[in-house]
Amino acid sequence: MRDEQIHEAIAILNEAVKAWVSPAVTIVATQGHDPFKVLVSCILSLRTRDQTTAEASSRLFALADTPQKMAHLTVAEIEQAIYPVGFYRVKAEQIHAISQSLCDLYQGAVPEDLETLLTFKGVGRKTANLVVTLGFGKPGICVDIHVHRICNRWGYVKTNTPEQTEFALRKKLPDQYWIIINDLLVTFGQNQCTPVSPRCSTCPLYQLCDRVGVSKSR
DNA sequence: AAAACGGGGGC
DNA sequence: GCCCCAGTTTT
Repeated sequence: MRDEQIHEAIAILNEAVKAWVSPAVTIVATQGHDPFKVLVSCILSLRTRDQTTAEASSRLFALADTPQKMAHLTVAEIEQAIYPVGFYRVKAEQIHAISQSLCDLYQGAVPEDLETLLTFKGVGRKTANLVVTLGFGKPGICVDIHVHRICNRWGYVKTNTPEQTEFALRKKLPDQYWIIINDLLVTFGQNQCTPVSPRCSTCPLYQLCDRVGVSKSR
């Protein structure tokens, strides 16, 4: 895909996602934009399906929906609430530790800047950028495995890691798409441009896509 | 029964 | 760079 074709690709994607029910970022649809909830839900979502994440978030936030309340729960209580999300033990410890840090060091508020967010254990670039964009409505590029895979399949970027994709997109992608790119591509990635056997024969972006590294498709 | 799965930390 | 973390869904 050539650089100037990104506008056309995004326009096609905007139409295509209307056909799919599940919102890409279930977090916001079910839990709202509160930065603390976005942060916690995003941690819960790692290697875990949307619906499982949403249900676990609801159970946890019923017990504690602020850093103050969360810090007063025990790790065991958090574990019990979030089971069966993947890696529930590590996640429970991370959520507890982050909540305590927020109370002790940041007056119980979630920091708004990327660099501070990245200092927390359990918060990497994907999570931090999601908090910045969804939680605070500020520009950011949240690159998960779908964004990384699809941008490389298109041939729009040529990178080896999601972090490299984030930096490449930050340079190339027009500002107006920064916040929506994750939402669009996650939905597209779940329904059409799947990791294994993508549905190329029915893809609305077939002509724009280089299909880099696609061996099997349907 | 395998493979696949919406990252991140520790080393 | 490599290995670990876990339960669920898809093939």
